[in-house]
Amino acid sequence: MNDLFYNIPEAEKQTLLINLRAIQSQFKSDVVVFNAENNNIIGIIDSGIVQIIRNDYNGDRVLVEELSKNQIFGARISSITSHDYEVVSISPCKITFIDFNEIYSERIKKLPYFKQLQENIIRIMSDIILKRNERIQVLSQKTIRERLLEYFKLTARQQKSKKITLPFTYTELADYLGINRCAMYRELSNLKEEKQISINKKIITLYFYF
Amino acid sequence: MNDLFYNIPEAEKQTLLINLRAIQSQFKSDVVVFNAENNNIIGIIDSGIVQIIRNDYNGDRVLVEELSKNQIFGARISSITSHDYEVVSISPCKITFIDFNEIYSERIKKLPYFKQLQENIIRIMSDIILKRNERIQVLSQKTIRERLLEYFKLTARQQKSKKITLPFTYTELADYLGINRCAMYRELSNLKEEKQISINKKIITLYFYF
DNA sequence: TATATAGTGTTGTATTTACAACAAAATAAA
DNA sequence: TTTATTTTGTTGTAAATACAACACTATATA
Repeated sequence: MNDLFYNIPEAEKQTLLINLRAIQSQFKSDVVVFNAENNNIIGIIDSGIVQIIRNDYNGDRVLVEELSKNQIFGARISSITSHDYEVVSISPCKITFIDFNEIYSERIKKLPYFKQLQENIIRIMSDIILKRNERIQVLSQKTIRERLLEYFKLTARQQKSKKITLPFTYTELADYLGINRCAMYRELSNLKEEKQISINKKIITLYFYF
Repeated sequence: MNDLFYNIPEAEKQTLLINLRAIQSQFKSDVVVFNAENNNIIGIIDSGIVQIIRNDYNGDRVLVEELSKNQIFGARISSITSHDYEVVSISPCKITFIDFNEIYSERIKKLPYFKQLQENIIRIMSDIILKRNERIQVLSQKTIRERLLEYFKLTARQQKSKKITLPFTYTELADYLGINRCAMYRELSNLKEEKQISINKKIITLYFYF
């Protein structure tokens, strides 16, 4: 459903790719597949797994996202904002690169399945915006407690239950919330003690009202 | 250019709106125009000014964004993630509401200017994603100094100069960076003292390398 | 023009948080 | 199964930050 070529027959997909001037490249494991020099290039993963890595100014390499088949990267559509980012293969990969501006070209507009392609792009982008807004809402909270509660509320709404299942390890959760893992644990313990939440492995039950 | 109906003649715009089951409503000043109960509704401002307000759990009302003519709000496309948000008119307004799912309906796909509408939506969304990614990158930094430097770097890249002009007041900047204004000032003073930057009203000159 | 309102700039201090260091548990790899 | 690696959980402490309180300046409004 959130595939760029959803509802497009294989032959038409090829026609679209040619007219988008798409280039498919093959990579072995552990190589830099893409570095964000052109804001307009997007990459679609045809096979394999890549990681989006941010090289922090102090030399740390931070894992931003892990992407696999049919997922997309590039400033215009997913992560990667600046030159500090790179995309690294962690398995052999096939990746299709497209200059996003080609989507606005007159040539491509005449193709029969162009409307479907546009619809697919809108669906993908729409979901990304929703996710980015949620992340910003969480990161806008000042204290660790507020970030945790905000995240719990969002997740409860999504999972339609006050008993939420974390889609992360706790280490990853701290990363997602942009806070120190140990400090997060301390705050989780406080919340437990205050009986606002209870924790059973990756299942957290919320007792506060919202 | 980033208008939803860019490049669409007025008559065709009306046809599109009818087929999108759009509803235009009129509001006086200082009323709640929209509260985020349906994630799929978007609003387009035809005239007037609205503010997106977040009601914090502790009773604070935080200004998230101010929008005017042709700008769009709604979870699927812009701000507003949860029930804590509301859109308030700060002048008399006309607003067109559309259920975003109508964009995927078969009826609408047959209209001649539908492709152009889709292209416009993609442009708008693409810009929003870019902005959201930048914001997340800034908010992911742990210290005030890191957030400031990250923001300066991004802005310098956009303005293609190491002499950047803030598009904010300093109070708004602190808000955007999600930090306390006074703490931000202290850090700005430190950076000045270390001769990493110099400040002249809203013009900041960067002396560090990146 | 006078007056109100919003923004700027600084500082002391209590609170919050990152960081380091560690042990135990769970998971993955050999 | 054994061994290595990652994740979990806790805690002391130094460092960073929010908050409050204040004076002063610029901007908007009547």
